Amino acid sequence: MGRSPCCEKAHTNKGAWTKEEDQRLIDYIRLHGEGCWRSLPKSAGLLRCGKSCRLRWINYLRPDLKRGNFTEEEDELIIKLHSLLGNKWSLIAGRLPGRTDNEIKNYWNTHIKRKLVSRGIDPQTHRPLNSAVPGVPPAATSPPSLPVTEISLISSSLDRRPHGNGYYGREKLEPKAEPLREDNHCTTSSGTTTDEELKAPRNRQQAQGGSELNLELSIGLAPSCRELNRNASSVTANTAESKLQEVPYPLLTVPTPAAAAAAAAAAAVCLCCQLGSRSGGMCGNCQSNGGSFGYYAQLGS
DNA sequence: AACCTTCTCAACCGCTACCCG
DNA sequence: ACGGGTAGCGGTTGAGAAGGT
Repeated sequence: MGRSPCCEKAHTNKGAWTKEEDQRLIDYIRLHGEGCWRSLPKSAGLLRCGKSCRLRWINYLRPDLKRGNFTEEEDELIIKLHSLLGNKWSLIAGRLPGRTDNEIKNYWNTHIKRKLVSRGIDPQTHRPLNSAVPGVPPAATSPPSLPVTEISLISSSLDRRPHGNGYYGREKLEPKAEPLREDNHCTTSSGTTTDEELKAPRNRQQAQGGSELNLELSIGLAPSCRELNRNASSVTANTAESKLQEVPYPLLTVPTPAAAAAAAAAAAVCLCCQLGSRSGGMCGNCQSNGGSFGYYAQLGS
């Protein structure tokens, strides 16, 4: 059938944005809020396609963006999240207030990849580059993506947490910052969320469904492993939390060939430990896994 | 100073998921 | 249930900056 172009290419500017264009976009969004990107350029008097406006706003003009260098903590968090989520830049960005998916993607490709390689870690698989462990496939063969069901569980849990930059991807469920405009009949990225909460029970069910889970426990200022385990033990075996506990991430826990073998065999490593909340040492899960520390713990500090 | 190479990152492109009539 | 329209995502590109010769 063929897709209609997102904009009338003949009458749109391309390339770098001028200050005037930026100002027009900022002014317009200040007045009317985000949303209805398709019609925004016309309304704002911009000779740009809506997509371009959206990108410009999200990646550059949003007032809550944190410009400047990434901190060491951000670096490590990105690495950990990437090892967990793969190239889900928008989800990763959701955990880094003030950072955009594009920014993180660029930063990953230009800095972190190199950093990991210099550490001897394959940036795609998060395995040691020269690991030749029996039973563990070569680094380049398998991306660190999780099974779809697990990804969606994680996405849902991530999405349920508000984050500072107010940027929510399609799957994100948390309400955004209140839009500035009063009314908008378009489906908006900023205004839908409230509606979304009403209209999208499917997503909510996915996230809740009797299995409320909160990855913040693991990623941010994580509670002790014990606490997480206690919480996990209080829910039924088939809840999302317990599923997360079961997610096999041998990729994350391969510091040595021996540990790699142990991890691959056990294939069940405590998430909180993988995500770096091990300040107090190994948790019970990891201990039962033959001492397969997440190697980030050793590298990160 | 001029040229070349490498690096960075903003912007674009194409695809997919989702919404709505 | 279906199809069109739109927003959002991830991969890629290319212009400009920075560094090297």
